[in-house]
Amino acid sequence: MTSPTIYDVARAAGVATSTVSRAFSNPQRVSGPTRELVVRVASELGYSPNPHARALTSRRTQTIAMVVSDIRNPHFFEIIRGAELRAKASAHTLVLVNAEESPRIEREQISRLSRSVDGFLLAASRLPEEDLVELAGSHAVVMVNRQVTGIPSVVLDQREGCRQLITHLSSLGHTSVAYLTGPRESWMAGSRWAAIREAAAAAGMTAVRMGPFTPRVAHGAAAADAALTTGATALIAHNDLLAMGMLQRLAARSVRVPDDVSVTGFDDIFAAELCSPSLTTLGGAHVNVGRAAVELLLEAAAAPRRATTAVQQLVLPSQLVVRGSTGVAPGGHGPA
Amino acid sequence: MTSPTIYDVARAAGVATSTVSRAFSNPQRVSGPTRELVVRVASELGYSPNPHARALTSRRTQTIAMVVSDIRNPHFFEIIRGAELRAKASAHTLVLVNAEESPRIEREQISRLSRSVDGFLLAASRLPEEDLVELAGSHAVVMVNRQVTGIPSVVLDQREGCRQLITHLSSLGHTSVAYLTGPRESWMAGSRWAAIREAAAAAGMTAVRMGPFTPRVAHGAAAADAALTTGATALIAHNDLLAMGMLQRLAARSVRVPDDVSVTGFDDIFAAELCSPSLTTLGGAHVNVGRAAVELLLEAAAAPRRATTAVQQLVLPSQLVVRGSTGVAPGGHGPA
DNA sequence: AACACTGTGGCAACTGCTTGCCGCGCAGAG
DNA sequence: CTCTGCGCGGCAAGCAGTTGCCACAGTGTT
Repeated sequence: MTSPTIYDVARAAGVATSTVSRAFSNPQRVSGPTRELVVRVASELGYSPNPHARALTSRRTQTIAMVVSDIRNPHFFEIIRGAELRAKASAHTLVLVNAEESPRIEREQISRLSRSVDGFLLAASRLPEEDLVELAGSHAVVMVNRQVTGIPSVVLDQREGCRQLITHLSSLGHTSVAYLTGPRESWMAGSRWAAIREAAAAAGMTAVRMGPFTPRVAHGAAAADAALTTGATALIAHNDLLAMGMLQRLAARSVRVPDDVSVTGFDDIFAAELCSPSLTTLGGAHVNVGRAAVELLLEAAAAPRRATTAVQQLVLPSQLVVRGSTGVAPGGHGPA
Repeated sequence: MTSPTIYDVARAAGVATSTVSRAFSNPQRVSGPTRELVVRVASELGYSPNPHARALTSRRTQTIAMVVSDIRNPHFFEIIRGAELRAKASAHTLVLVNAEESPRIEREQISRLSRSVDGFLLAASRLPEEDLVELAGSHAVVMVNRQVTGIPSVVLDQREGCRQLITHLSSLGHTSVAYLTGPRESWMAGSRWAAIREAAAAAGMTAVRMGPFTPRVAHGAAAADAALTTGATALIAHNDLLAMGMLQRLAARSVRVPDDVSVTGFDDIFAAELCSPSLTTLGGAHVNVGRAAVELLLEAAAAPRRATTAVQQLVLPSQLVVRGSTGVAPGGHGPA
C-alpha cells in the first residue's frame, strides 16, 4: 500500500540512506557501481522519491508558477503551452494562476505560492514595478511580455515589428494611423505606442492614440467608434481580440474593411485567420516565448543568488502576417 | 531572512507547537481564546505554514492536477478557467498538464505527479478504461467530458443537445446528415455519434459517420471532402475547430454555406461567432464544467476512501447556438 | 616511510509540521 | 463526596528526505 522509502531501499541494498539519497539527487557523489546497485534495487522496489520530503530540506520544489493576467486571452495559450512543454522536459511542474486582470489577486496568489515554487513566470503582469523588483529580490522571476530593469524577461520584438507594420500600411498609401491602446497597466501597450509613433514619424505618417480599451472582443465597438472619429484610414488595435470586435462593429456600421479602413491587430491568435475579413496582425512564435521564459527561469533558479551573469532581456522576433483586413487606402491609388 | 516556523510562534505565544499547529489546521480542537492568541501572534510574526512540511505528514497537498488531452484546443480554456477559479476559491493550487494527445505522456505525467497532488482532473482523457479505473482506485479522480462507470465525472449533455441539433436541421428541411467524427479514443466522439444516430432515426433522417479526423482546423479539408461524397446536406463536425476547417475548404471548393450545405460544430469556442459564416454549434457553460469538476474532486479527496455517497456523474445542460452556417436545405422549401 | 590528498560511504542532525496518546482540571452524575 | 466524562493543552514520535562532517582507504608526493 504505502510506497517504499529511502530506508527500504537502503536496507535492501545494504547501504546507508544518505547513499541512496545521493544516488538520486547527486549522482556523481557516489561511485559508479554503488549508484547502479542502488538504482537497480530502487526500481525493483518501485521506489520514487517523495517530492515534499525532498522540498522540505533542499528547498527545491521542481515547480514553477505561471501567472497570467487573463487566461481567457487565447494569446496566452501558446505561451502556456510552450512553458508547459519546457517545464515538463526538465521534470518540472507548471502551476497555472489566473490573475483576472487584478493586481490584488496577482499579489495574493504570488504570496500564497511563494513557499511552494522555485520561481515565477509573470506574463503581462499588472503589478507596479516596485512590487516586481521586490519580488525578484527574494525569488527567481522572469517576466513575459514586459520588461523591467534588473529582471530577466522575454518579449516579442515590438520596435522592428511595428516598423514593418507601419511600412506595410504606408506602402498601401495610408497617411494616418490610429492606435487603439490597451490597459494603462499594460507594458506592451506603452511599448507598442512608442514604436508606432516612432515608425509613423519616420514614414511621414500621422499617428494618434485612443483609449485605453479593455482588450476583449466586446470592447471593440467602442474602439471602432472612437477610431472613426479620428479620420485615420489605418486602425491598429492593441490586440487581435479588440481588432475582431472592431471588425464586427465596422461591419455593423457598414464601414467596409479594407476598402474604407484597414485594421490590424497584435498576437496572431488562431481566430485571426478565420474571421472575416481575415486579420492582418503582428504575430510571432509565442510557443518559443513560453519556452525561453522557462529556460531563463531555470537558469535563474539554479544560479546562486545574484549570479555573475548579466540579467537577460530576451527579445524574440515578431512577424507581420498580412491578411485581408488591410488594403489600399481609400482615395489613394496604392503605392505611390 | 528565513521565515518563522511553528516553533517561533509557539515560543512567542507561550504554548506548545501542537497547539499552534491545531490552531491552524484543526481550529475547533483548541479553545477560542487560545486560538485567537495564537493567530494574533502568528500574524505579528508574519508566520505562514510551510506547505511541504504540511504535506509530508498529513498527506494533503492542497494541489490538484488537471490533465488535458490538447491544450491548444480553445475549448479547454474555459474549462481550465473554471477549474482554476474554483480551486483558487478553496485555496488549492492547479497544476496544468498537457498530454498532447498521447496516452503515454498522459500516463507518465500522472505517475510523476501522483505523490504531489490530492487528485486528478482528467479532461478528455485518451487513456483506456482499465487504466482509469486503476488510477481511480488509488487516487481521487474526476473525469471531464468522459464517463467511466465507477468514476465521478462532469460532461455536457450530448443526448438532448444532439436531439435539439437534429431537430433544428430537420426543421430546415434536411433529411440526411453526416457526422465527421473525432479521434477513436475520444469518448465524446462515440457519445455524440450515438446521440446523433438516435435522434436522426427519430426524426426520420439518415445519418452516416465519416472519419476519424483529428479535430483541428488543418484537418477540416479532408473532412469536408469526405462529407461531400456522402451527399448529405447537413454536416456535423466533431468540434468547432474541425468545422471551421471544413468551412474554409468548402469555400475554397465554392460550395456555399449554408445555401448548399449546412455545417455545425460542437463547443461554441469563441471563434465560432467570428468566422464566416458564423458557426452554428452546440455549446454550453464550459466554465461550470471546470468548476463542478473541481468541486467533485474536492469532495472525493475529502471523503474517507470508498465513501458511502454514490459516484456522481454530473451532466450539465448544453445549449444550441444557431448562427449563420445552418440554413434551409437546398431544393427544399424550408419547413414542410 | 611519513605525509597530504582525494574519492566514497556512513552518521546523525536537521527540515517544519501533524497527530496519537496522555493527563489535568472541571462539571455533571450517582 | 467519589466517579465519569469531556474539553483542552502538551509530549514526543513520526513523515521522507538532505547534507555537513567525519572516517577510512587508496594513491601520489617528498
